Amino acid sequence: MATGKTASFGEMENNLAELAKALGHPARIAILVALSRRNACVCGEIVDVLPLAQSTVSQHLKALKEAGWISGTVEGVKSCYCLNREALDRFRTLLDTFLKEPENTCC
Amino acid sequence: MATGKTASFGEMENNLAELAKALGHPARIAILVALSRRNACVCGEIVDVLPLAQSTVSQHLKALKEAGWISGTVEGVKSCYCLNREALDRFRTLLDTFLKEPENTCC
DNA sequence: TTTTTTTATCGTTTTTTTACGATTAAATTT
DNA sequence: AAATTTAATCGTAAAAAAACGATAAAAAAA
Repeated sequence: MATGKTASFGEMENNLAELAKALGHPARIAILVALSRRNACVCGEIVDVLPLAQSTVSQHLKALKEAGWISGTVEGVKSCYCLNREALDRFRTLLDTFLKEPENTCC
Repeated sequence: MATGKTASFGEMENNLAELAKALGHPARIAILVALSRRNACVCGEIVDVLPLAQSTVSQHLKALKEAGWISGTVEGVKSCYCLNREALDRFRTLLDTFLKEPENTCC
């Protein structure tokens, strides 16, 4: 997934970047927002909401899942996804920890 | 930068995705962390810290600048960058606003 | 003025991402 | 059992990102 130079950076940089990268597409944001709104698992309905082909949405779901943003369970023929709250927390914590300002700016 | 389908998504989805995308590379995270640590502008020193060619770092800086994460000022021959605190705030706000949990999960 | 330093930009190659249709596989319906 | 529905995966094409060296442009030092 990363460029082979991943090893050149720290654990934290890679973790944070990976989480952010998964967030870096409007379709994936839309999916997360949809999942966070309805407090139940949305499944193929996501496909109906997005202006993308089923296979493409499936791909985006996979990306989000691999990054840990969502988790999916199979329920019969259907597939149910939901938001991983811990991911959001972890992300926020990482952001706060590493970009915490020493309350000053220069330019 | 976006795929031409950008128009298919909402303002918010695009904004959030753009900010996140710029964060989606370990080198760019490393740059932001460096800028946030020393409470002064770091310039070409960033190049020394990263395991990348000067031109590549320059590219990453440009990406961060375009996304609004940093701003740069020219000072003589040197170029001085610093973190844009508002970007972090804006990002956090967007995240919180749109991924706010209705305190329940299903799977 | 010439040389050096510093950083941005150009041109190019390689890798990754995005997107889609087609196919597959599994569970329901009929 | 056959047909249908749901979602993942495959193959592929097109677009974007990442990386680098070379070059350019501007300021500073010699």
